[in-house]
Parts: sequence; structure tokens; C-alpha cells
Amino acid sequence: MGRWEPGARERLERAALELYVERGFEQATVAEITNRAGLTERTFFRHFADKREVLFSGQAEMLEICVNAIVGAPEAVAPLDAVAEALRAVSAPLEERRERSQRRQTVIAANAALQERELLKLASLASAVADALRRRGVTEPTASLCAEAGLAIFKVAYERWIGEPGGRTLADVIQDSLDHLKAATAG
Amino acid sequence: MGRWEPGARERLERAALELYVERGFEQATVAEITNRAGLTERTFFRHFADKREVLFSGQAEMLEICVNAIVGAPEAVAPLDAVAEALRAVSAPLEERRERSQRRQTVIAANAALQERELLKLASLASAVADALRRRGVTEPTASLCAEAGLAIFKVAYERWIGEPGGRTLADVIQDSLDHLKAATAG
DNA sequence: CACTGCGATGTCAGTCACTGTCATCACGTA
DNA sequence: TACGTGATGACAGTGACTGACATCGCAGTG
Repeated sequence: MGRWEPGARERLERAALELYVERGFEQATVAEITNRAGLTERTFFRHFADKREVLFSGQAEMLEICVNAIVGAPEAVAPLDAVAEALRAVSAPLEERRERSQRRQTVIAANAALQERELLKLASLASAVADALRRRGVTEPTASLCAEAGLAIFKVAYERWIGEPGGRTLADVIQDSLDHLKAATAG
Repeated sequence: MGRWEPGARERLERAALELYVERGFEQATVAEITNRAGLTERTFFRHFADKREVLFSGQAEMLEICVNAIVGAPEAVAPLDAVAEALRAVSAPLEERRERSQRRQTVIAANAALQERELLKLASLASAVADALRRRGVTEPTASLCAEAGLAIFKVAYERWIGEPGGRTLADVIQDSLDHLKAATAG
């Protein structure tokens, strides 16, 4: 445990998201975040590589879910369908925290530096997915293409899901995007 | 023209790429770059928003080429094929400077911050492409999906082209990747 | 040729993200 | 009680980036 109160990392994440929402990412300083969390700047940088990373702690979990879904899919499933299955698996935890996802996404949408970090996280996700596909025997360049295409589907679907009034499920929007992509590439 | 020698921007770009190759992106300071270019730090930041941007000046040109290719494509051409045409149009100027592209890509591959910037540039490219498709009458989510799929094709093809001994043309690799994607989504 | 407006550069001080280093504290264990 | 371990605090330092103002070169104008 920590020196005084436990859960330092979680407190930092909460304080950071709050401040980023209140005053914007650039206007919030790390000193303010750590003050609100009752810690020092140095401790912030022990938990997070930089000021942006504090918004992306869930990434490791998403990556694990994705890879497991692909590795665990039946042999007969086609590469792109295995990727779609992984996306559906990932959508579940996001679905549960729609409110939080929306607040987070609003912050990210307002700042280019945060968009960069999100794109890097998604790219590393695609890289891991391509790896998992290769372990299923899928050859290049099909593995990378399916991974990147899945990423494209997810990006489009996630954006639509966040922006929509709230009727459809994220999994539904993903399926819809997949169908549209298949139709567009059928020509 | 500038205060003394003309071409300040170009001198900064050259000096930066040289230093990034010699000692790596993080180890090179802006002060060193501007010393080599015979300018001051302040001038560097007047020409480029940050230390990374100096490697991405060709982006605006690529974007224009892309959009023009799509807008100029015949009405009958399917969305994804219009995107493929745009990618081929973009590949021409890259083809001519293969050596430079390789050096640049080596620097970028060695540093996460530069990869982030590249991903952001590619994302803005995709966004512009989706815009151009919409102006052709393509509806959502097809426009965004085709743009993102085209981005996926380009990423995979470019990486392969840079890494290959040098036999195939970038345009060839792009066509090959497009075929593979169509095959993978046909299931 | 002198004058003047403008754009690009130089100068300087300042903020803030991020790092290295060492001291300090809480907690478990012998 | 003594000790080891891990997380935190304290502090100095580097470097990216910014704002404000002075300065210089070049064009046009008279």
C-alpha cells in the first residue's frame, strides 16, 4: 500500500478527468491534478508516463480481451469475422460505462495531442490483433489488413455510437458497420 | 525573404532530419537543429508548431493530391476504387524520393511520439477523403468506412514497400493490398 | 536618395512537462 | 525491536514551447 491513503492511481485518474473536463486538457496542470488528489507531481509521473496517459489506463485490458477473443474463436471462423467477434467482446465493458466514455471522448475530441495518443493506442491494438491472427495461421498481408479493417470498423462505429441519442447498442453499430464495409468492398 | 539567407524553412527541415538520423529524435535538441541551420530556436517554432512537425511538411501536399484525385474521378467509379485511385496518385511523389522516405521512416519507427504524429496526419487524411467522398454523394457510414479502409490499405502497403528489397512499385503493392482486402471481406 | 511600412528574425524572460537523485515514511517480517 | 521493501516526498535540473518587444532587410513612395 501507499504511504497514506490507498488507491493513489485511481485518485489521480479521477482528478485528471475532472480537471480536463472542467478546464480543458491544456489548461489543466499536473500540479493541479496532484493537489486535488492529495499527492505530488513526482508521484503522478511514477504512475503515468505523461500527462496524457492518465486517460488511457483501460487500454491494457481492452487489448487482452481482444486477443483472447481471437485466439479463442473456432478454427472455421474467417479472419475478418474473428476480428469482428473481438470488437464485440471489447464493446461490452464500454457499453456499461457509456456516460464515462462520453465524457472521456469529449475531452479527447477537443485536443489534438489526446487524439494522437488514442490513435497510437488503437494502432497498438491493431498490431496485437494482427499478431493473434497470424497465430491462427492467417498469412500476410491478410492478417494486417483484417486487423486494420477491424480498426476502421471500430473507429467509425464507436464515433457513431457516442454521437447517437442512445438507441442502438455498440455491438449493433459494429455489426452494421461491418455489413457496410463488406458491401463497399464487394464491387 | 528572410533576414539573411533565404530558405530558412528548408534549412531547418534538412538539419532536423540529419540530426534525428544521427542521434535519434529525443537526443537531438531544437537548439542543435537551429545552430546547424544558422537560426535561433524562436524561428524554428515560428515555422513548425513543435519539434515533430518538422518531419511532416509534405502532408498538406499529399492531402491536396488525394482530394483532387477523388473529386476528379469519373462519376461511375465506386467509392473504394476512387480511394484506391487517390492512393495511387499519392504514391507517385513518394516513389520519386524512396531514399528520403526510407530515412524518414526509420526515424519515425524508432520513436513513439513521431508515430503518434504520423497517425494523426493519416487520420486527417482519411477525414479529408471521407469529406471528398461525401461531396460525390456517398452517404455515411460508407464514406468514412471507405476512407478508413483506404488508409488501412495504404499503411500496410507503404510498410511493405519500404521494407522490401525494391522490386515492386508502391502503386503495385497498393493494388495487391486492395485485392487482398477485397478477398478477405468477401466471406 | 531619404522615408516608411511590412514581414521575418533575434532577444529575453517565463511556464510547464518530465527526469534523476536521495531522503523519508509505512508496513510486513524475523 | 530491528530490518528490508516499496511507495512517496523534496528538490534541482533540462528542454520544449510561448509571449512580448526590439531589430533588421526589403519593397514601395515621394
